[in-house]
Amino acid sequence: MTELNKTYDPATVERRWYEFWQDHGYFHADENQPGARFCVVIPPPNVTGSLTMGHVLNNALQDILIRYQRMNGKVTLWMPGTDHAGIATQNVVEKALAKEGLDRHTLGREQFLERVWGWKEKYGSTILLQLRRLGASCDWRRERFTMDPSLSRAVREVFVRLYEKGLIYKGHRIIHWCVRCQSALSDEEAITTEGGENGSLWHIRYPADDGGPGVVVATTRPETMLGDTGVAVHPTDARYATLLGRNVILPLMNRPIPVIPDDAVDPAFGTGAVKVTPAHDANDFDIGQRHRLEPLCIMTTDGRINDNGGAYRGLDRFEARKRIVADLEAQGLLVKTEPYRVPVRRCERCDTIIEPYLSDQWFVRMEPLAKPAIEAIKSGRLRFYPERWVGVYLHWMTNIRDWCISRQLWWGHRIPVWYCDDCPKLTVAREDPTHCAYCGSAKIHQDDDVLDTWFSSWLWPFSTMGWLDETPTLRRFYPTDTLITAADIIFFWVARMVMAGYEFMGECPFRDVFFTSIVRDMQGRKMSKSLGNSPDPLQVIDTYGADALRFTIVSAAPLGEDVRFADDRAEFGRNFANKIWNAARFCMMNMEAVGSRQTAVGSGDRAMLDLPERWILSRLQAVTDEVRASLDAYRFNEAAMTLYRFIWGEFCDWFVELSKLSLYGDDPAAKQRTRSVLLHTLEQILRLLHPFMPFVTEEIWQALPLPPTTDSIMVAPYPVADDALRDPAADAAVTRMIDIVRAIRNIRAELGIAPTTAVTARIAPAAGADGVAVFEPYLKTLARVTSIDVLAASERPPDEPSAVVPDVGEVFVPLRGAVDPAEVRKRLENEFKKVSKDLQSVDAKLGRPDFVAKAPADVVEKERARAAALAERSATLTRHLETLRRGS
RNA sequence: GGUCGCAUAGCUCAGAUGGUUAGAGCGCCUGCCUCACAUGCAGGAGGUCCGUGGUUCGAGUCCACGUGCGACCACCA
Repeated sequence: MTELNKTYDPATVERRWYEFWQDHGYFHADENQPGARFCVVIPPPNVTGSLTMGHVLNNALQDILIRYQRMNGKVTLWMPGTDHAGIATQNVVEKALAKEGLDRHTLGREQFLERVWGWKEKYGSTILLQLRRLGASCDWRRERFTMDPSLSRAVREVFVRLYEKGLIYKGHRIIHWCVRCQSALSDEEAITTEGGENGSLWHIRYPADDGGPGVVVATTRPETMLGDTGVAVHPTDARYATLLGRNVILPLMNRPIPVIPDDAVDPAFGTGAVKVTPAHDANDFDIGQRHRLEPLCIMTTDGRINDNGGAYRGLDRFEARKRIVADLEAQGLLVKTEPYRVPVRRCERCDTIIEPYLSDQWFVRMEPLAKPAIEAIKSGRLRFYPERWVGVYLHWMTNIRDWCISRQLWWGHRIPVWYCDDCPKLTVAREDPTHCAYCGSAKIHQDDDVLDTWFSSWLWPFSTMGWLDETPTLRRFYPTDTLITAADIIFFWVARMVMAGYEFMGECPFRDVFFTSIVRDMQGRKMSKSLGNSPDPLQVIDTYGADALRFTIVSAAPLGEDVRFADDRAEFGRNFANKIWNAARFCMMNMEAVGSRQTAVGSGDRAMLDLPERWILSRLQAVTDEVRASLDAYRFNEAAMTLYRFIWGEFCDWFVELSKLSLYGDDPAAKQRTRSVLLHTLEQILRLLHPFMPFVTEEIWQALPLPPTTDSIMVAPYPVADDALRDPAADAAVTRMIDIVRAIRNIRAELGIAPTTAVTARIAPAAGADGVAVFEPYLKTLARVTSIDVLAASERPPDEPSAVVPDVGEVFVPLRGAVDPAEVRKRLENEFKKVSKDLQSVDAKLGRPDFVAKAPADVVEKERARAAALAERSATLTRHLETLRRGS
């Protein structure tokens, strides 16, 4: 094998193995290969995206699952691709155009789309290239894009089918309108600010038409009064009974509008009278419908007052608000202004305040689609991890509202509807028509709008597999097994995929959904560009390595909880990779003549093995079970930490040290057995760890002096526990031995005896704790003792420093013969004096009220800690000095 | 307003179905460049498991209430 460097250098290793894997076709899933299969589809990142820590966690988990199942021998498909991300991408390209002094309208639709495609070709695969750096073992030969011809065909088919089924319709109603994006949005894209935003509640008098006082209405959006066509009060509200059926005068516009009774009004809120603006509020629209009040639109699509707004025409909506309030005040009609938390919705993409706007849009009737999706989760066909998302999902599903799918954008799937100039009928078609399907007129034109991005994403699990053709891929890999995604797209994507899966494939698109943690900064804030708290994963990979980043984030992300991350946390994973690297170096250095894989460890050899070897093999079986169980239950962090503790805390800290006894000894047979166990355990560890840290495990595995059974660790079988190698007796024995070693080391440290100074030890066994004699060779090495004597049960040397070890007895470390007890005693006495003096002065300091009151809190805390440490040391010294004094 | 989650060492977090002495990493203190590793080794300090009450032989773990954070949903103008 080649010489390994002292520290692991990920940069030189990672690219090499990634290319190796790809060149060997290991990422490719062959649908013709028989056997069990496993499939995951990637949540397609936006083409505009670049890798964030959220992607890192999400895709590391998918890769772990994929690599685990691939090693389990399954035909494994991880389907990659990107989403065209309608609004997001259009925004990016429009911004680029703006820099050239252009906008999409001057370019025109066709040229603009050419520009977007050009942009997509150039930058659209950035994020997928970045995923490769992370080690993602996606089947890149199958890369898909939501606007690929075959996926577009699926979108078109779905639209037509739903239209023919009566589940897609054009509706005239209030929708969420973004005045900046100039488009309708779905309910999910309209984000409510938590707890509302600062605003006011204006109380405005609408005088009666006979000059009477009329009513006072309360509103948070006074500018909409320009479009008021009524005032509503509760039918039983005695205060307004005399006004019902009469008119009041709309101020500023001087229009008479009726006072009408409606149950939707809460008499207890505000004044109990509500201005009704059917064109600019969803509730008011409903009230208007019930009372035949005409909606009066007073705003343009870019948020300015239109011709219906009289004197306010042309003003921006918020400017109009100010002017209207001022004018009302001037006319003495503004009764009251009170500060108020106003519920506001903002555009998910650009944060602009959304305007409820009356318009014609395309909708999907969702209720029929929701039925099987509700049944799926109730019956257990579909499972969520963690389970608590079931409630959120069901609440949304059972209260589902129709989905507004039309967007007034250019980038996306054009709505396949044609209008006829000669008849009122619509032509909805799978292929672009040349004539009206009803009257045959050639004067037809296509709907200008495109579909919501999610209208293609919801088909992702089968559109990527070639649907609507019944492809071999689809037959082999649909439905998929697990979906790993962030919970913030549970409605946007997960819920709708379930509905689409049942509607078009007749089957749930996946069995399990795992919701990942949200990655936050160390203060618990969401990562965002504006806060600058979002580490660049590529930078982290460059500094610490992809394995380090993956392992760090995965081990820190518990099921169902958020995870906090800052780039230097990746030191955790880097140090671990380096630890394994060096354990491997140690193995290599001692493997000059090792046997083949066949002579590695089998259960038949067990009786021949020494205690440490039986122990580590036994522990390896337990760990194998634990890791598998954790992975099968999607407890990724638990699996990672189990491996971390085993590899570092048991294999490296104890087994490697114990193995030196034999490796540096002169029994060739024992040496050979130890080598064999060492190599076997390391090899199994690498396999267990490979899904988490693919690069470093491959690099080491390839260097092992074993004839490989496969060309890569990534296609080697994932370990299965061998019951014959379990050894509870060895487990218990080594645990006791470790306790003895620790006790002796502790005594040495407390007495200040250097680790290089040889001492002797004596053990007084507790009742039932016999057999400590077999530990002798190991204790000699690990605790640096020259001899271990077992004392008679009743013997307790009073003058020898000792420690009680549970399940073992009392361990004594006699000084005579090793060091001069008088010298130790003198040293401890001197230290005791110094400690006492220090303790006194610290105590004095802490006793001064002005210090405690005036010094910074952390300084006081530090002094307190120092006092505690000194007191502790003082007690230890006292104890040992008492023992030593008995000896002289 | 409704639903849900969280609260454990200075910090970030583990602790399935309740069961001996509550763990890890980072940080801190002491001593070490010991022939795999200073990205390391050895030893150590540090916790009224948010509060109150309850169930139980036994509660960090289950129940109720409270407090403090956080998330999601909802047409209160």
